[in-house]
Amino acid sequence: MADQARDSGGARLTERGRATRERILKAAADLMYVRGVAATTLDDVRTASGTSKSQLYRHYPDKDALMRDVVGSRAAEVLEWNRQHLTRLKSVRGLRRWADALAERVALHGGAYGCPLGSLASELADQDEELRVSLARHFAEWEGLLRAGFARMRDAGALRPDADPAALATGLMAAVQGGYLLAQTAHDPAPMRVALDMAIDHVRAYAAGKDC
Amino acid sequence: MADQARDSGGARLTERGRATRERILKAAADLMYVRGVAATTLDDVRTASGTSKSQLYRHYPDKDALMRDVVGSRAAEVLEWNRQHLTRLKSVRGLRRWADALAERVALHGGAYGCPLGSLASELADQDEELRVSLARHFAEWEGLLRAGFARMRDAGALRPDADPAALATGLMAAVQGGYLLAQTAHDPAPMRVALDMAIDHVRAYAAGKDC
DNA sequence: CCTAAAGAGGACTTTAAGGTCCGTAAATGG
DNA sequence: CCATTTACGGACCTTAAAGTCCTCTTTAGG
Repeated sequence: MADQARDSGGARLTERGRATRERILKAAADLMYVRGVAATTLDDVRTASGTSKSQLYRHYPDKDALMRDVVGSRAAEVLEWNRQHLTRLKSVRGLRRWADALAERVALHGGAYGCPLGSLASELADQDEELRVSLARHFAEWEGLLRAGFARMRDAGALRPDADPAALATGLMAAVQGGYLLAQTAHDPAPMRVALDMAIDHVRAYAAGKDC
Repeated sequence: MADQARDSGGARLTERGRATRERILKAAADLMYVRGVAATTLDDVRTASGTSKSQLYRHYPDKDALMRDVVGSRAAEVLEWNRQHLTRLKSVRGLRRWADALAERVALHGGAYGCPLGSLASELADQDEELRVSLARHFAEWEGLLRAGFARMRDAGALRPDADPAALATGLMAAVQGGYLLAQTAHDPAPMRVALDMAIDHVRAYAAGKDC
């Protein structure tokens, strides 16, 4: 009896309703990613999702709520992707594989659009304090995946004992975000490649063996 | 006779008019920096600059034109600042001084707001192709200052012959932009420091002597 | 099958932001 | 000192986007 999906407001939700809500969220997330949050109107979302005004307001009290859900779902996606690639990280080679996969994703659309999370952060961080904190937490979690990986590498002897997993993780995060922004502005994925190579080289400087 | 300042539209401009125009541009640039371009209304600009609607439209045909002028003036400021610090760059120590100055600027407001140029780039790059190209050019010029510095260092023997000035410059740019974004999101200048240290370490890896 | 609740469409209202215009004040220059 | 241009304030208009509401349709569950 309690297996019925429910709205945020507590109203029951049928399968059909859940699907509509998902279409709205997906369309909003896509639009806000490629054109920015402010430049995305609810009418755009309505059209792209093939729904109507009443449905938007049935599922979300206002645009802010939709926006928050977009941030949450994007963060979940990004973290999930990174988790897949990083939970078993234990060598510089593994790091390279992760970087290659990331660079490939960026190259898919010629560098455009920036980071799914970073572009939201840049637009919203100084706009809405609650969202800023939320985004900061998501970034921290992402960075935590890298830090944990580096810690494992160090403990396993792949990195020297004096390697600082936290600093390496922060540096790599900065390289990723910077690479995204340069690629987005230049409409060229090359800077991402260069930035990642720099950060990985920096990690490699702390490698114990000659793990190429 | 031709020493009279002139409007973009060709109309003459008195000293008073020029001052008003400057107040408008300054107010718009500040507001667009801290709250974003889309979130800045012309009414905000009007209030902050202590002018009126008619003055805004006397000096700029529309909001887009004002926005473009903001981008241009911000870029000029950023490039001027970097030029000051980088034209004579010839050692890793000099690079450190530049990085220290940059980190200090970021720390002044606790990391908030991001890069004066980067935050505009992130918001506008996928919005207006002309502006994207303009911003890409400005970034390239900034990067060029670094590249030229590295080339000088290499030619002077401070960097090894196999050092790639272009790649080092791109890497450093990414670290700067990534550092800005992380600092902005976390409201903490520390990530910028870490990112700059990483990039400088990467440069130092190509140092010929033991230039600490 | 019947009914109550969920889902859907879309017209309508409100609001806020961009943009126009006009009357007045100040400066310029002859 | 007068005429012309520039500077200014702010009322007004227009538009586009957010948000409301009413009616009809579909679906779940007895």
